[in-house]
Amino acid sequence: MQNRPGRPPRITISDVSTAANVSAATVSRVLNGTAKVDPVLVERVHDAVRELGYRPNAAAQGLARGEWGTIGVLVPDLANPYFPEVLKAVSSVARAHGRRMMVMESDEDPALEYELVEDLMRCCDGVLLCSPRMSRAELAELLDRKHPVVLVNRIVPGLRVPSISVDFVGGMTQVCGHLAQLGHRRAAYLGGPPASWANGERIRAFEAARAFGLDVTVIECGAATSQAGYDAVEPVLRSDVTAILTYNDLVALGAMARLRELGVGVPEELSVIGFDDISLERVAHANLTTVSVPRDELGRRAGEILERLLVNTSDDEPLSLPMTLQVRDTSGPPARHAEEK
Amino acid sequence: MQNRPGRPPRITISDVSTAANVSAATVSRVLNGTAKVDPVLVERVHDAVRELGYRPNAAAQGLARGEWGTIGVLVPDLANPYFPEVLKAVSSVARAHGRRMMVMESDEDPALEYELVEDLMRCCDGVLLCSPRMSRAELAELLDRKHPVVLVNRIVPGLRVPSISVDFVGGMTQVCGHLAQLGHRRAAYLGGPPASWANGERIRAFEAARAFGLDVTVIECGAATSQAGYDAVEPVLRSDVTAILTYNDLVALGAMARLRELGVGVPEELSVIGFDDISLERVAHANLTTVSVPRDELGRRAGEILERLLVNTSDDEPLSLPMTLQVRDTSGPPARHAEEK
DNA sequence: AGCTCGTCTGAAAGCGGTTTCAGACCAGGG
DNA sequence: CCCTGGTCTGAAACCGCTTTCAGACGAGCT
Repeated sequence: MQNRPGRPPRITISDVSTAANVSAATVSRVLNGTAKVDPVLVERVHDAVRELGYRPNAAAQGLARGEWGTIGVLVPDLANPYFPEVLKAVSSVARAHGRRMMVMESDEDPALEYELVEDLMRCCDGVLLCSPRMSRAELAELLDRKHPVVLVNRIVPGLRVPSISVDFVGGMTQVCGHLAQLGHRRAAYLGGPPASWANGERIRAFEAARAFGLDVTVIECGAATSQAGYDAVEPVLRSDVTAILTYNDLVALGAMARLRELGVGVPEELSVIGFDDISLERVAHANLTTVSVPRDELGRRAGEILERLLVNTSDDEPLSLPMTLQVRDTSGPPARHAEEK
Repeated sequence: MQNRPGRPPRITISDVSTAANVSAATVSRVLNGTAKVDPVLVERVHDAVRELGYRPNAAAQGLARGEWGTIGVLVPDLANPYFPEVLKAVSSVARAHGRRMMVMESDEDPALEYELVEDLMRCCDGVLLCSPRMSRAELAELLDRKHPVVLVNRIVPGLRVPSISVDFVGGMTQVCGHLAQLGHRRAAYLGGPPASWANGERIRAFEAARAFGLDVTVIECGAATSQAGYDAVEPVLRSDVTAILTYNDLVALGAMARLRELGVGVPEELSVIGFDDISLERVAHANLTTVSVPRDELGRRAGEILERLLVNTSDDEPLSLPMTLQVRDTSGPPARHAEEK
């Protein structure tokens, strides 16, 4: 940490203590308010700090305190609007507790996640894993390190970990119910990342959907992007489905774009239903029927759970947030010709 | 850093050195490859590391090395899709250079920015300021600390700082040219955050636009959100403009949503033009005419400039990236009745 | 054989803070 | 007046790692 040329000269606590003519211990006490100090000295310290422009070195503090004052967040994809909104809430909670936020992105690569988390654990007091794609075994291994971790949007049966997620099954069940009620009998589901737990949860809902007479065919389209939706939609048209469900709004929007190009009317000929309710769309032309996730609450609660974990080692029960069906313009009764079949 | 109950027992380098029966110095040398070590010892060290599950403490490394291995990024608003895309690129570049990324968000509050940056400087090797809203004076003060900083999307005349930005003036000039060519004579501009440099740049383009016969009225609508666009659009209709320019695509989409509600045809009755080209929209129903920003390149280049700044103290020249006009479905010739006036 | 030189290793000194610990000082009580 | 007890301060240990420095050792040369 030597003074490199062109770098700011490092002002240390001992510079301050010299200038204020007190010990470093006293400076520390004044700055942290950890003990009572003679007002005269307090004044001198503050003056010196101001004059020298002293800022405590975060690494040194972290080392001495045994706390980094930082939490880490892993997300699969920053380009997916879902995550920045969660990050926003997390960041705000973290800041309220005087912590910084480190962000890492795996770019949907499960293989990368492990080392990223490992790295986060080396420099953060606690880690938030958002929708981790990694295998159960890897996850178990990481959680076993006893480093504070909160799992977001992934539930691992058998592992007792503080976690919070969204009731995807419930959300998708509402979607299915909505379609069934409109009279749909056959639908296709454009899936998301195969490694995604959230994807599996959505699919689970389809079993129950049979009960109310809706048969959903799962179509893997690989990614959670609009491009994937765009590409996947055409083959679906050749089947006899009357509605398309999707992994998320992005996929749905991609599908809609392609349908428009193909001249397929939505919802007259085909209903399209999104998932997540990305706020952008509410106000855009694509007035998508979808189910909404309380992303802000999700991030906020996740941050709070982690914080609680960091101060006392209280073990929160896994939480699940409900989703809300938003019926808008892209869902309607099945097309005539389909009904006639 | 004592072993708190329920926390992972801290494995330190000296645990490893004991287990491997070598000195801590040797362990460090093996792990960092900073010096040649007897293969036998190397083997013993690796075994011990694996067995104990040792991970070097990042704070201690940072302190000893005088480098945190971290870069900081400040953004005004994570919910604005613009920034996560930049972050994505930055994060990737950072990682390629073995650094982590700390993210802070000011939530569009200029007053908060100063302390956030100060905090970033205490724990990051370098800082990326994305579209900082703070005053020139504050900015100058921070830059004066000689801490490596790269300015993104803000140019401060007179301050010599490595910076990269987008040629907003050029982009908006293209927009104006496009409209003028279509025959428009009067337009309204729905502005963004007043403190935003980028907003000022866009407005600068309107002076030149007079030259080709387009008169643009600036309307402050406060924020860069779709809601702001939604709210601002109605009064505009009472004026005689034939086109609406916007601070960004979000504002444009908000305006479009309101126009649709009001039954105003786009582009038949009114042209609407966005800014930024948020990729989501390309594929959504709102096929917005806009100008695109190379966000990925912006983030990547910014990260690289910072990295260069961190290794040698080379002073890059301020860079400016060009924008590209994307003519799509929301711009057209002015409405008949407007022409007749 | 004796010396020099080069290579590899370990001890120890930082890095910049926090916290313990013991001493100085002052007030109050016996 | 001396002793006790409580407060406030500074010296020093410590956090976990890197890096310098000096010493040990073996090889090569005279």
